[in-house]
Amino acid sequence: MTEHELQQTLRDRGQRVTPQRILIHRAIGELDRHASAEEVLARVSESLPNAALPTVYATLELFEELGMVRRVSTGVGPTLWDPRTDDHQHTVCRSCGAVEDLDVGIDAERLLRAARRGGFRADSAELLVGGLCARCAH
Amino acid sequence: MTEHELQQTLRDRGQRVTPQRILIHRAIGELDRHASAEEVLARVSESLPNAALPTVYATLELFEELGMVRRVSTGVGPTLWDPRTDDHQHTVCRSCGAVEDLDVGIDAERLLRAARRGGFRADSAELLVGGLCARCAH
DNA sequence: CTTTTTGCAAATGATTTGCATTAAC
DNA sequence: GTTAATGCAAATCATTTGCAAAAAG
Repeated sequence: MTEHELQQTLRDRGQRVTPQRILIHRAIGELDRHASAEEVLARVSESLPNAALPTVYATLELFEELGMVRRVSTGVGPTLWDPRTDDHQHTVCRSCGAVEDLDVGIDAERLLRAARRGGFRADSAELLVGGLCARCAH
Repeated sequence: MTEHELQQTLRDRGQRVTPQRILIHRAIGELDRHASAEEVLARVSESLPNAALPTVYATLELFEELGMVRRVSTGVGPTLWDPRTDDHQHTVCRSCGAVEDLDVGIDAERLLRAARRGGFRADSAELLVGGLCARCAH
């Protein structure tokens, strides 16, 4: 999503276009990797020194809702936010917490359909492959 | 794994058979559902009032290593521990955090193989379908 | 008797909440 | 002007750590 599309989307939703939102959007694009809220804040702080963590958290959640980022909760270390929203999965190192992309398709539609059978309103499927990264495995 | 097998396994590994470990094993079997460390402690406390949370955490991790439980980190609420270790997946309600079993096979071997290509020592694959449970969706 | 395991208290890390102030619209 | 969004401080929640005491082998 471009900066302009973001502005349009926010206006369409009756939400405000703030410098924080624009800069967080830009920071995510520039970091271009799985980043924690803290890391996003650090980047944003370069241009907006008073930016606050709660704002970053709220904004990342908003962006997730807009389909602009994917949340990756691994259980080891903080939640990471992924700027890639296309179909791909992740590996997670149990030791150092490193998250890497795994370009393997899963039939998400089939899984969502199965989940919906029980009345569950499914909207996403996240697959994590756990183990030890090359470095931590020695 | 039976209680007797657990005792044998611990001895084989040179680890000690303690009442805490036996009772936590029993509690997991009795609860027979996705339970948090706190919930396991509550159950264990019925028979061992002084049991402590750090012991429960350490023991659940040990049991995970022994393949007796599966860790389910959802990012909403505490980590849950699943006594079912056969091939199945989970749904997670983004609103209330409820975790339910999803009996859909995924070709885990294929995923692990793909993950290993990059030198990653993969050993598990966890799939979470996110959305809203029937209750939270209205 | 040696070493692991436990319980307790305190620390840590991540995230969320309350609320007065600021700034979009 | 109104209302949403922000920043700050403090609270909360889950988990981990340090360490002395207890207990398994």
